[in-house]
Amino acid sequence: MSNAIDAVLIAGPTASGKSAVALALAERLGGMIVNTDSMQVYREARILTARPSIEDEARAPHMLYGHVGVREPYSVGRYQADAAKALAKAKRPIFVGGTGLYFTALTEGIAEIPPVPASIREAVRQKREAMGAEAFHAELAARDPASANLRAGDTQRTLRAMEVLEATGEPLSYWQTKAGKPVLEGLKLARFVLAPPRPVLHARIEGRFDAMLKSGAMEEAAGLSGLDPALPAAKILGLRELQAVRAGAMDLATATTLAKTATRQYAKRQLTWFRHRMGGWHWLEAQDLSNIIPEILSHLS
RNA sequence: GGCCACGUGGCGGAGUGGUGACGCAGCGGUCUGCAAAACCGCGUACCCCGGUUCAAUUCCGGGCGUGGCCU
Repeated sequence: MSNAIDAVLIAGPTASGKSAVALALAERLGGMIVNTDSMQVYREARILTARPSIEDEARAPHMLYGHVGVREPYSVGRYQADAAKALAKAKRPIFVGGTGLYFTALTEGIAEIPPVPASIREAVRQKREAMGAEAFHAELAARDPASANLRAGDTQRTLRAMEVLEATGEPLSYWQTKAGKPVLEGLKLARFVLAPPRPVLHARIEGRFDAMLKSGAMEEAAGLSGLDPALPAAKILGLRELQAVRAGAMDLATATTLAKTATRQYAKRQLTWFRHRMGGWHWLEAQDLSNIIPEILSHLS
């Protein structure tokens, strides 16, 4: 790697081929690959999350892949801490993944907010259920005016705002003004977004899910049965559909269609984030993966 | 060949003589601790040709198409 660049970041929608690019780059530069994906951290879900294979992991050092159990509630906060630790060990880090928020933690930092006790989280959740979304939102807005612009129906954010308020006595907006330190602060970065044309991406998504099925995705899903639906890992695309097939509630063809559709919709959301948050990154068409490496290298010198 | 029914946006599916149900897909967008999540927004579609009417997707006739029944 050029002595001018401290770290390479490669973002891209799911199935854009970024893992392969990162691997080729790591081999070429002798770098370490650091995961920046919220789902590839889960140990028991390698196939469904399209995590690098054991063979691929042997070709270059990989960090933060499969280091968390599916029953653990992982989050950006933990990622930020894990990434900082990984950075300390990685000589030539190449951060790769598709989770926009995690990249934000790396490049912009997220506020350091005191942890919310599980008991409060649960109490707040029950409170919202008991009083209804509208009343809950009204109370939240009264106690934390900055939360008024949240939609009452936005379960996640209204819950989070109330939790923080109850746990810390200060509104979320207060904490958010105290900007956190970016994990990669002060480093020279080379940042890339892999963005294949939509039709190409859709075709890859389809092909990849079919390949997952052939590699044992169904068995993997079976092994994850009984996972609490509230856990982040329960949101792994395709998991619910395959488990429904296994339970006899859905046929495989339907499940496959639904899983592919959900994946396309996810890719679309990722691209929206990238377009608006990573406009200044180097955008690579990534239609033909073979010429991406030279393109990336040209930006590292 | 005869009889009957139907023909609405990419798909499914309501409905009406004059302000385009709705669902899905698709597209656009929001975004600081569940983010592969959560949430928001976006559609001049009524098979063709005549006729009736101030007005036809809606009524009438014909054509074409699809499905079913009959011989």
